[in-house]
Amino acid sequence: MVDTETTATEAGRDFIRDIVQADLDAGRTQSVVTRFPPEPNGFLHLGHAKSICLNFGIAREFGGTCHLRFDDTNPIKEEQLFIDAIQRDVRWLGCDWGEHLYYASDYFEQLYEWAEHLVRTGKAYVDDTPPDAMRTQRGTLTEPGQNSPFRYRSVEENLDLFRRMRAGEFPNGARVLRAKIDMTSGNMNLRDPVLYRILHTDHPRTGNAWSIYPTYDFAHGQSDAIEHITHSVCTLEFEDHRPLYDWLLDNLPVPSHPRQYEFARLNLSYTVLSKRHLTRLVTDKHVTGWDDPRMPTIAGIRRRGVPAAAVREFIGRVGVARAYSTVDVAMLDSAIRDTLNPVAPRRMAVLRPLKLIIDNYPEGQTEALEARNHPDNPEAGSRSVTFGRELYVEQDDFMENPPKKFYRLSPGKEVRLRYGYFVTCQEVVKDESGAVVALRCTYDPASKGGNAPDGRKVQATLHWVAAADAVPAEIRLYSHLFNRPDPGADGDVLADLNPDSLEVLTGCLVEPSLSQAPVGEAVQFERTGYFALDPDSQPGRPVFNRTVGLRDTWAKVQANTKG
RNA sequence: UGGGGGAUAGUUUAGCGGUAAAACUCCCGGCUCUGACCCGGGCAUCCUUGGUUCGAAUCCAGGUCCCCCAGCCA
Repeated sequence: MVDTETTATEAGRDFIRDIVQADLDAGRTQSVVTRFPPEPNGFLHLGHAKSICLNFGIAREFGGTCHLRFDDTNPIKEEQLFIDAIQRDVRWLGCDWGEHLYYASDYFEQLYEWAEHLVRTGKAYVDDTPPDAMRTQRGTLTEPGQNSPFRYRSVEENLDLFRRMRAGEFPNGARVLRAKIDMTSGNMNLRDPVLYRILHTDHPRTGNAWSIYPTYDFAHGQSDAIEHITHSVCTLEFEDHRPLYDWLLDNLPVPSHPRQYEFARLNLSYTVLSKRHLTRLVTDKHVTGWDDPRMPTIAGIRRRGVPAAAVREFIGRVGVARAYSTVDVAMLDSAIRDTLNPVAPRRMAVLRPLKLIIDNYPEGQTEALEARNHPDNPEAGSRSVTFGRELYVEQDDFMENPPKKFYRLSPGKEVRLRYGYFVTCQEVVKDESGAVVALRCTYDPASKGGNAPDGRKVQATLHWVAAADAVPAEIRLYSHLFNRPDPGADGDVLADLNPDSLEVLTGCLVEPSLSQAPVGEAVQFERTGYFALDPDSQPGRPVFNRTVGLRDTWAKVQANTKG
């Protein structure tokens, strides 16, 4: 595991933290309590990471606590599998809820009692109106709704009906419990919202104990109140629910009245951050699972090799505001590189091998060369790499007819083999079809270690592996899951899937030290990118995922000259 | 003439009446045993119109555009 510690980075300032600070200063809040409240109906993604970092971050920065609470009020979509995965992911992000693990279902009995309280005070009623008719009665965005004929039932009848709903006497959908607020309100959420529905479904935690379940609106605020949450932070789409959140707390004998604040959810270019769409990708097998490295899920990016610290760094850079926005995925890549660069060990791996033969190097001879594990950190130490007569370099590092700005190998050109010697390309070996199969070179024995005694320079330094001990590997290259920055903007998200988001390279050769790499921990393949061992690896047959590529100025130069 | 929100560089965010800041991207250049990292430099009529003011991204008034809400989902 990479760095699960919560770094003591400087707390970013935003409007929510300003509110918390002001509440603390004014004495309105004694001790801050926040919560992260996922519904266990899928895996966590980068959007949740923003909420997690915000809620746990605020608690940590202001000396408060943050609860993990599962909003498990809809058993139709929820599973234990997701409850487990969510805890694993939150922990991996470096967040600790301590003893404060809760479930909305812990409060089902209390919520039920409060529902009866509303009935007794004439503020809730049982409605037999079928869903279709209820929708009609609710009116439209511009027209007020009509009162349900069942709105005028007596308290006694409502109580009796509601108890029988709980007892399981009625089928799904037969009746609901509704709050009696205002069918003419401009806010649709106040047009007598449903508080309880009949659901004869087993719940992952309460089994078949209940045949009615509270809605989000009836569960969330009260759960916050029970836990004495001080600042209930959620995303902008719940803004319209705040009046209902407050109405319920004002009309119930709750132990506290938390305040809800909303921020803009995270959107990322070239991907989707909506559980609905991500679930679709998984169930329709457009990806291998929730942890497919192309997925924007926590499990996916972790498998890709992204350290938790990089996610936190990214979330910190993105900030928290109320303006709708879509963050450029390049910002994520940059945060990953910046996190990995100072710590990732350097290794050499050739993704698309091209044989290089050094004619003047003694046949059968090999020698050990010292290679630094990190260019800027001597404490990272060094390792030994084998040099020999036959090596492999990257196909991209050779061009028979190079353009002017091409610094790498070409006929007659001298370059440096990293940690090794200067070599000069003398001859290009081709097969019958004319394809380049090998390079015959000569080396300068005096340049051992990488520098020529006469001080002459080379334009390029190439990474390489020795034929004698290179280990074959599979390397998986990932690019954007979607081929446009705003998937689904034309209606169909799946139509925007990038068919080339996964490229599997099978003939790769990596230096032997890489066969002992720990799973999931990114190393830098010099000049190529950051890579992490995938759990699919077999003994002697490593599989690497590209976490993120290095910035590639040469690729840009090429692209620009072509264009 | 339903309700609720939002508009600052290509992208995110800061700025809270004193003359636009940071990160990312992009472009130019330097350095380099990774064309990486690093180091210079460049890139904004602050949605718009008018008003208040010595002074407005910030205050006021009108307009424009964008987002959310009509689940017995969350």
